[in-house]
Amino acid sequence: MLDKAAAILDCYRPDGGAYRLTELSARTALPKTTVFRLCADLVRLGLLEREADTYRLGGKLFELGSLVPRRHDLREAALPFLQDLFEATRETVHLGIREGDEVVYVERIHGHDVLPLPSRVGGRLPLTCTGVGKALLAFSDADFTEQVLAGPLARLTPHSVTDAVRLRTAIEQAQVSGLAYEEQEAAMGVSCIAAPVFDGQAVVAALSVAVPRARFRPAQLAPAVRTAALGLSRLLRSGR
Amino acid sequence: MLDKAAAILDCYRPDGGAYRLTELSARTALPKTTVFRLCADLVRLGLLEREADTYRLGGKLFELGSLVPRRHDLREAALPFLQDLFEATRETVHLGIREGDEVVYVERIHGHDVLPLPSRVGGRLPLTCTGVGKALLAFSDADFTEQVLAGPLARLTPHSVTDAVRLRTAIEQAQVSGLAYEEQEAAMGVSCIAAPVFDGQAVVAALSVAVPRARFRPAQLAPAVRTAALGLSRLLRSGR
DNA sequence: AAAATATGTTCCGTGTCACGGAACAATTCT
DNA sequence: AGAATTGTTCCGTGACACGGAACATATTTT
Repeated sequence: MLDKAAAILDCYRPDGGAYRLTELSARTALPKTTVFRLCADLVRLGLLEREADTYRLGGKLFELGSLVPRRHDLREAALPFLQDLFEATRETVHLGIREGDEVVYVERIHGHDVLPLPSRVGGRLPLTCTGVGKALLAFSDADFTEQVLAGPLARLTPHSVTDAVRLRTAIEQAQVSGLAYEEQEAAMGVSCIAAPVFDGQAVVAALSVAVPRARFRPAQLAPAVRTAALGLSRLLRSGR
Repeated sequence: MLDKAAAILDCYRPDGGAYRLTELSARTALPKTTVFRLCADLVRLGLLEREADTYRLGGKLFELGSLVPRRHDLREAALPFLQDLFEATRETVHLGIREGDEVVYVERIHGHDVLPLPSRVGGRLPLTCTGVGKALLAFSDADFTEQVLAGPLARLTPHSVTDAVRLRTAIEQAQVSGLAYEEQEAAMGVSCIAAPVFDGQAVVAALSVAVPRARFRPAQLAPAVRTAALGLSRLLRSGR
């Protein structure tokens, strides 16, 4: 029964849609009656909200979601550095962590011009075709990195690197320079530079700046990204 | 059974703690066996995470939480204006909406110096002793406002206004000026100035700047707050 | 060292309550 | 008017959630 309830919640996608009863029934492959009863319960618990025959995700989920430990602590610690980075570059700034073989974006801040990126706070993307992902990958366990390189490589755009050899080279460069690059691999027309964040032991996150390809100046962005990542790493290592 | 699962999730508080099985059993007043089974299910669904006999909130909740419609849309639209406001003031900036008779904070950005505020993203506070809350209250239905004024007024600090007459005066001033003030009513030593955000129909949110009392200069903050709120209101009214 | 207390975990018989088909009500399409 | 689709109520059946009792393991007390 929990499974069924979770299946209902899992129907919802980033487009922020509100589904009708029949729609949920179809998507979950559950009988209409069952969905009806479960939705009523979920609404009662605040996990769903109802408005005239449509169900949306409920405010309680937002509240619970903002309590999730690793995410919340990290965001709180990182925010000032992300602000610095944004102020220095005035471009879209990301903070992400690794979860399985994907990136989960914990924060994303931007100004008035919004890039058409697939990244979203709370969203997941392949490690291999995002700046943040590559930075995480380059500084993870060697075993894990090899495992990812061995598997099939995802593709978000025609420029996504799906050749393991080329990707390995890129990762080695990142390991040497401490910076990971990504050019139109996640979204056409957007390039990205990223740096890993450490807590003293291992890499715990990475942050990046995404820039329209036309005005991508790595030489100017690199110091800012590096500075932010080092600053955050130092904070995580010492204080708290 | 959903109720019991929800009760488990509801145990978790902002302090980001991880609870043990026995602790959860005590907090929920459910038999240990039941909690054990439910937690196993919740872990399987990603709603909880387990690490050596302790359970934390799971990453899935973060992902679901960031999909909740009103919150997510509003945050996305507001972020650039919050950035502007932060850059102009370099103080802690809030964005909140009304939910029942409380504020829910949707976003909070700050620099390296963190104020000891009770506000948290995803957290709830009384409408009556926060800047954002007062701004929301001042521009809500008159009926609702009266209803809140009639009820008992919450108190977060010794300075929280618990006298309905004084609060009504403050609200009327906010209605005239379009700005709401709060001085040490949410946290000692912190003052706050807030402005409502409209979507063309009604008030949908409010944003505020919180400042250590020592350097609180309303005359300089007011234009920045007002500008940000108006800019966001204009965007919500027209575009999307 | 033994006993006591605490932890998480497995087992399993009982009974509840989730289940979903069928029928109903209220719209909306044709 | 009829057909189709919506959300909703009803209710008999049976699966499975329930939780007490017993167990395993670690930690503390005597």
